[in-house]
Amino acid sequence: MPLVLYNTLTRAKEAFEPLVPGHVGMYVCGPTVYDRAHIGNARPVIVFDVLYRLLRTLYPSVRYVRNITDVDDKINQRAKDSGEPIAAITERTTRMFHEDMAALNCLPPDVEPRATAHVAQMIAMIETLIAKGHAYAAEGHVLFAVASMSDYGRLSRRSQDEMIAGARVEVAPYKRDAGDFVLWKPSTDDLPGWDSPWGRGRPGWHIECSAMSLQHLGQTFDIHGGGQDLVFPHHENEIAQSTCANGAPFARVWLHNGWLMVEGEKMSKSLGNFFTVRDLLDQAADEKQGGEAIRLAMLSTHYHQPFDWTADGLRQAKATLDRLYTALRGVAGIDSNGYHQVPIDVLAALEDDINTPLAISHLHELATALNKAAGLEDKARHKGALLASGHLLGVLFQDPEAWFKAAPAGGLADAEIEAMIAARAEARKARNFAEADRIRAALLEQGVALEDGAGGTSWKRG
RNA sequence: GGCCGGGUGGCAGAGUGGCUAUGCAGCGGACUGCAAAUCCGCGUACGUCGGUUCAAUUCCGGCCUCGGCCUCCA
Repeated sequence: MPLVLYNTLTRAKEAFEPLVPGHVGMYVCGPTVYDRAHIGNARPVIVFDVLYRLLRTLYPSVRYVRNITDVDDKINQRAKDSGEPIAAITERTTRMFHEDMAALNCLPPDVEPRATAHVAQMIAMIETLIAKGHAYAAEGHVLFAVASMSDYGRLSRRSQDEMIAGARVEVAPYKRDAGDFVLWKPSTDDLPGWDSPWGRGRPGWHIECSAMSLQHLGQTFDIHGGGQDLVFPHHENEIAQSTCANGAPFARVWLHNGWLMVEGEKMSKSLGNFFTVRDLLDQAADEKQGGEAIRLAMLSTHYHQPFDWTADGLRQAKATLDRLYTALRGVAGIDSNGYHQVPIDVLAALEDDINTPLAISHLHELATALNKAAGLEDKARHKGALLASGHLLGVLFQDPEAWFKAAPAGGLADAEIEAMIAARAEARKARNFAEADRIRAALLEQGVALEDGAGGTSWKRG
């Protein structure tokens, strides 16, 4: 089965073929590092992490580039407000971003370029654009001339007339066209700046991705991803810059994940429904369990759809993982190493435009099959299939015991629980069921549930 | 106003021109000292009005409705 992806450029699902057989280049817009990642930031990272994992199983060589935007007016503003130096803010925020995404079990990209390390390349690209008549300098700024590009607006499917009609901000007087956008802008002494042919200044927002994708993936590459909100203007402008400067096609397939809502409303600080990844991780029994549940919750809706983040959705994701880990816990002693293979239906679901909800439904079916499996061979086979499938989605990496025993601060220690279970076992042996039930109820009160099985009593928190 | 994406059973959420999505919740049964977990069974959903078709939730059109984007928010 071929990998099929929905390409925003053509608004259609297309069979994916790498430009160079066996080699895939993917660029995804990364964070602007001025604050903790919120759950909306996490969605593209998780979605494209699944794609990255899938690509790595399908192709021998994948180069995944995700940038760090460390020069930006929001960062400047943050520094001005807090007094913390810019470099300290970006360094600290980058570190926190890495921690949070690791907690969500997202693999690091192969290359993580920082904008400030590519200013020379940006300046070179801007010079090329000017030389080719696609950009002009005016009052210390350099602007891209949208009129110089015949099919500007192709990605977002809007004509320049529409954009002018819809413009809701004041058009700077030095712009030739209302739609012209900034490639370079002047910096005052208190702002970060680099020497350039147009004086000391800093890059506009879009040029960094054009410069960094060229540096790390070349002129034409396979996949470019990001949030749907970036279609216009960011990605439209990247296309304009790169195709005009390079004289070559840019990204071949454009992927965009849908917007994230919270409890049916747009997430915003003023509505009080603004969560960072860290907030949610801190609310979980432990970081690994929380991260895995957040990740599965995110993947329970197709990436292209709007995602409604809800407390109930997170609870359901946790319940799903409980079920899957329950199945795995039952076969903990069975070696499945020889059977670590992703079943065809799971692979087919993901190859069909990353249909993670369908893939998850197959995980459920695998768990049912595993629960029903009688022979050793059957159990090993289903266990291997479930684990391999989970790993492709980036879940089920934990030891089931660790999953169920994830302990929040406070509460009963493992040893205390074990002692109570031992006491209950004595009571049961003596057929003192009243006492046995009392102990079980007492544990449940503390959030510990018992399950009597053939091989003894197991327990879990939460 | 322009462009785009949705409206599926109590809930979440896939998908399909005729055949069970899946899970959670609910109900019944098996198992259990009782539970829990697990397994089995059940409940026959596709905004609305038309059209195409032997057949539409699935294609086409109108309408209603929700949401997003329209110069720097992933």
